[in-house]
Amino acid sequence: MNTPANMPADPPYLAALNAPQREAVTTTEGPVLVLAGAGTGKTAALTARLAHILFSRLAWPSEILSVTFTNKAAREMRERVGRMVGDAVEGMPWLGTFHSIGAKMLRRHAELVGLQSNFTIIDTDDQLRLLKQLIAAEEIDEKRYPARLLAGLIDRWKNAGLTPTELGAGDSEAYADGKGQQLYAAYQARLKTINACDFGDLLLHPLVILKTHREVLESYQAKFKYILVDEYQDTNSVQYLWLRLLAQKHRNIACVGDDDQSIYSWRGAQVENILRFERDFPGAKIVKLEQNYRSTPHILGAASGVIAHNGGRLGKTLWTELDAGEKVRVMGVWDGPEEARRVGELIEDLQRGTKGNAPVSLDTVAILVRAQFQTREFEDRFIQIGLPYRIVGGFRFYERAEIRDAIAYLRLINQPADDLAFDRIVNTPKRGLGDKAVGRIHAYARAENISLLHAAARLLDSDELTPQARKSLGRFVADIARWRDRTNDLNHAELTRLVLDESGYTAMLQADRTAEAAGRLENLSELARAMEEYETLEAFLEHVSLVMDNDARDDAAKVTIMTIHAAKGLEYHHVFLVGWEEGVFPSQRALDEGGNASLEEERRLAYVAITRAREQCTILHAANRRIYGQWTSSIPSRFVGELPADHIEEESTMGGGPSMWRANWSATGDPFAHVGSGTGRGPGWQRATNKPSPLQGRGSEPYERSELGAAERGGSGRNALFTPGLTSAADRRPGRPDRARTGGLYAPKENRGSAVSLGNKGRSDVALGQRVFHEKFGYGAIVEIEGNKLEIDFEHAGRKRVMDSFVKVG
DNA sequence: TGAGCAATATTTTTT
DNA sequence: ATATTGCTCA
Repeated sequence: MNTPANMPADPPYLAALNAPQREAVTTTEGPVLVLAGAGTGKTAALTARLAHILFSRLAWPSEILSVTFTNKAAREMRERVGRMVGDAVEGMPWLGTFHSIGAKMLRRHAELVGLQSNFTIIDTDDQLRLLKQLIAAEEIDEKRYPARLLAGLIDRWKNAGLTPTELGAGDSEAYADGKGQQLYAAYQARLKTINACDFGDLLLHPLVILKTHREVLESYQAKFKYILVDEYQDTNSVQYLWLRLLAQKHRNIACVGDDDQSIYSWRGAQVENILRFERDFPGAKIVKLEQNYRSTPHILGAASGVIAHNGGRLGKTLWTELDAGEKVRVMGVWDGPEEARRVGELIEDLQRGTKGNAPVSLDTVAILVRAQFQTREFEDRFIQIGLPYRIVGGFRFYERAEIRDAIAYLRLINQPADDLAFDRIVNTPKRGLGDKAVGRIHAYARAENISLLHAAARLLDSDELTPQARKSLGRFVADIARWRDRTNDLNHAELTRLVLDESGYTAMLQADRTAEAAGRLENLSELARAMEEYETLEAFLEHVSLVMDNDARDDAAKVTIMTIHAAKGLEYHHVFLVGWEEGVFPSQRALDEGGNASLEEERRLAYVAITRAREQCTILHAANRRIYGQWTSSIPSRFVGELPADHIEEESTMGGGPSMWRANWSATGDPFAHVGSGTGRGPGWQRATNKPSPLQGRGSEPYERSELGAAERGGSGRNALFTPGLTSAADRRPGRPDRARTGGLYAPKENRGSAVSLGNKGRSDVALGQRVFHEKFGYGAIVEIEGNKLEIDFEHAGRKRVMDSFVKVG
């Protein structure tokens, strides 16, 4: 396309690239930083670069290190490179996530940090359990200093690349009067004895090894002729230090990132890493990818307008050749349920195809939320109207109790020192080994400094345990040993089935008459099925601990609901951005703590959110929202006010329209400021938003359709993945009109009783201290009056700011 | 040992 | 408001 006619035929991987992309691909020698704005073909450039290095014979596949953050990104890169270079990709052992590559290195050199190469990778749950034990042993009040807090600290230290001995003076203060460091050290020691490590160790241990073993470092430095890093803005200190060490020899390191899309600082990511690249690698070439191939100019303009409010950016100007398209829609609604209802209607319109627009597949539609809890409202609504949806995130397959139990059996078979696995299953299913028996085993193991399984075996020869416990435990220990022997002649999927049967686990679930049991059995056979795809048990266990994604691929078109974080890197034709209210987005937490840095991160999140849209982006905000079960009146997000007016179109369902507070946001910081004397929104807003929805009463869809939705839910604690109909769909009768749930608030105006008529007389009847009644918040006393906006101290709902038209004199 | 109740956290985001 | 956790009592 852009190729001058006189140039020799390009290799296929270069053909489709624009000039800066080519530069990013062909500048193979020396450090390169590629600043790739959203939708600028970053992955295309990255994969072409890999192909280029391979085709040009600059390195063998095994001599290239390419790291990503997510398994999804790694998988995608592998697939795309595979399409370009064919089987050579099979020989790329060093393409993967930071954690999987770290694990790979660590298995090779485990002994250098006191582990065996078959170490177990524990998850957050195990980590917490372990820490609780240590905290209890120190006689620290866990109420006062939660294990969670310590886990967070340890995580932070590990992300910063600090071992227990390297902690700064202030660091250990943070937990239990300076016991933090001691506990960190104890935790690391404990992990070593059970031959395990946590996620942080997968990065920290390799770094320590490289720092302390010159010959190891040099061998890797020599090996990796080329290094590629995706999402560089998300690297934390360990990752950065690790990369810097490895790149030192050849200095052929190419980092791709976008400072405007840095949204993981809470996880230790240092945007600074991208900002200081030139300093770390003098002579680095900087390439900017600015042509966007994804979004329309209006969408791009809206996103750019918002992100322009951030300071300290490297600065990129995105442009596109696409047609202008639609403006970004901004809609104000009354509350959360209405938001869900409106989005549902709009999606159904898309699906149906209206006004000459072709029907749209639900696969091209996404709803992006700031936090997981926001998905609920949409889920409820979509079940009701039978709109198929899928929620990304939330509970994962491998986090389900029955799956973790099964895996614990396998872990213990694979690695006898795995005390956490032992703890988990020694009495699951019930074997009559209660706290007392297990306590004895613990005490003995601690005294002798041996593993729990080992201790259990030895206790069998003593008379420490009751005869019954001894018998039961003996059987358990013998079972494990027998299963371990069978690893030679059974493949691991068969072994899993055998273990589940012989352990009594299957029988336990079969005897369980509760609704979930069937689904759990189903999950377990799915587990065995999944295992068949792996060569060895070890490979499978690695997969389980590192690759916790289970995109249950299925064909039916569905709306995707997910968090903005989860949407990074994805794109949809139609995107709905919901809950753009102060306190929700930006989140209350970001507002309360973290100051301007947090706020800027939220703004980057807004930027990421908007730039997911290809054709159409709709932003919604509600005036009332229930948070922690409390109704709160909310004001539109400041980010709404930052959207450039030229690129948006406001749906004026509310009197006066949102543009009025938009204009006021920046000037006063108060979107209500303009709401002066009785005009403006008030009743007009009410009237507009109280239009009975055309969808009302539409719940009488065939019931089967609702179940589709329910079955999709990741299970959020309900284990619903394989148990359609057992969840809330079961008790949500189709055909129940919305009104039943909302106390009449959405009824047509004339049915609405006296709330408005009583309070409609210019509000001369309110005064400070006046007792008033609000449909949602109940009774309260007026504390402050500002125009037609009241601050009311409600008896049950606490202090709220509400419009005077929504209260009547109590 | 387990059911039932009360207290508590949860609502960022993930390997 | 809801889910999870921990605790008490049978």
